[in-house]
Amino acid sequence: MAPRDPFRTSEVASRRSRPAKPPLSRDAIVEEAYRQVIAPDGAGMSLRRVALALDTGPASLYAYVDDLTELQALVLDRALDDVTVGAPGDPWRARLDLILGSYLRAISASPALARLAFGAIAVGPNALRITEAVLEVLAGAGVDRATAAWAVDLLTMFVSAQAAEHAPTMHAAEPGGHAAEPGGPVAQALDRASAEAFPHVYAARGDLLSGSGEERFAWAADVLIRGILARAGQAPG
Amino acid sequence: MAPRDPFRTSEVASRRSRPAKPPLSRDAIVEEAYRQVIAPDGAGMSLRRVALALDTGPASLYAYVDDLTELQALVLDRALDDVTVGAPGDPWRARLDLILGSYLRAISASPALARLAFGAIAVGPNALRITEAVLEVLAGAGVDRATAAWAVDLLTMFVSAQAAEHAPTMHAAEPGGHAAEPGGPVAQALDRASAEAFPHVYAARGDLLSGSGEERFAWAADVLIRGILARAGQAPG
DNA sequence: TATTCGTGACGAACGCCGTTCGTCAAGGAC
DNA sequence: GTCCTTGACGAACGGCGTTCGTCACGAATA
Repeated sequence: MAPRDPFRTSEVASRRSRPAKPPLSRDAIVEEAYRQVIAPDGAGMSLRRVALALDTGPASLYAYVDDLTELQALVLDRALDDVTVGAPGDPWRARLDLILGSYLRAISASPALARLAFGAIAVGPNALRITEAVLEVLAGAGVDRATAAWAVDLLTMFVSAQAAEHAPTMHAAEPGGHAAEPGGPVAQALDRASAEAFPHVYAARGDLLSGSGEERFAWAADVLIRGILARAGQAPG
Repeated sequence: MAPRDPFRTSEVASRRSRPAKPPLSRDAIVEEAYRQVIAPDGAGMSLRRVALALDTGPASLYAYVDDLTELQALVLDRALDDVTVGAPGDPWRARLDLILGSYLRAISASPALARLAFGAIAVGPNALRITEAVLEVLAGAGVDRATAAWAVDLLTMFVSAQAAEHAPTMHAAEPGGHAAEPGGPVAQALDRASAEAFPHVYAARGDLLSGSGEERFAWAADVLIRGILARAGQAPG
């Protein structure tokens, strides 16, 4: 910053052009970081830009947050505010679909958030709330406790992986959107599979790319749930 | 670099202390990057360090590789060299376990590789080889083609997610190893769940952390396969 | 043979990033 | 009124991916 002219007394009276900047606080930091991570420009969040938006320097954040990792965990739990867990009376399968669907929607709000959700481990209060609900649902479906416990892990991993998988790793918002679209790199790779060398791939090349994201998510969730029910009763491990 | 003394003629005769540095090439770049990504120091790979190891500057790599992303894709396929796909005569379930297991082992060679494998989309020749084998196995198990096509995606996503999930996002190799161990942040979070507010979590707190990585992987793979078989015959979507 | 030209190599720089250190001023304690 | 704690923060460090402009070298041309 350029040295301030000591004679410009007006600058001394009010050092900030912005009115009444809120004092730094953990909540303000998390809120701004969350704002950035879901911003449609796809830039994601960064400590420096959070500090800049809060009208301070990067070093100041370290009074409220240990680490980038901790901030990410806080932001993730903030994002999980939007997850709906239904009510105990709901039919179990519909309730599970509701939970998983709203979970997917919450962390798919932006590619940056999806990547963050996969990388961070969800241990905040919202994660607890969701885990409780899923355990309750599975118990209602007749799944034994040990199987249900492992199933929660599998289901949440599945949802965050699904969200992160299709999130481009770059800042480049490609015209086509996903990478699995016709003309994309996957389609190109499939074209390289000759009928002689890779007969099964060749035969299935249409199916490998078919379906929308929602269809495939619903299909995969159904596969998981059927598998879990099939294992219910047999203690895992 | 400091300006070279024009009188030290010996330096002119041989500019490099290292003998016969191999000429830059795509293969040499990929090989060095792979070496870095599986290095036990956990530093992962970077364009700059690859260039440094090859005794050149970062800019020189761009003659052989478009992008960091492209290099990552090449490294990933290089890593998949080690995946075993078995033979058509093998019993289908054992063969599938073999493929998934060796896939998991290949990309779990280091946390950095695991993260890379999840982020990059596998479209190289090895990915094709693996896809072909899995499709073959599922066909042998009586799964229809459309279901099998979607199942391949689900299975590979599951394996790379499993590998990446437990790979710390940091360069910090924590003493305890995984984050889900007793005393880790997950265990701490579970301790915060009171029996009144979160009865199911409280009751299942032991099961949520039980089992080794291998046990849970085997269990989850079994869940997936059962689910896929349950959907076989019903066209997906 | 002498000259031109295309091209691969690469030093230097740009603009990001997370993190640390040392300073400094404001406010409470005495 | 003075001391001391502590939050704020400017500056810097080392690392990252990527780009640009230059330059030397070998092949093609005259």
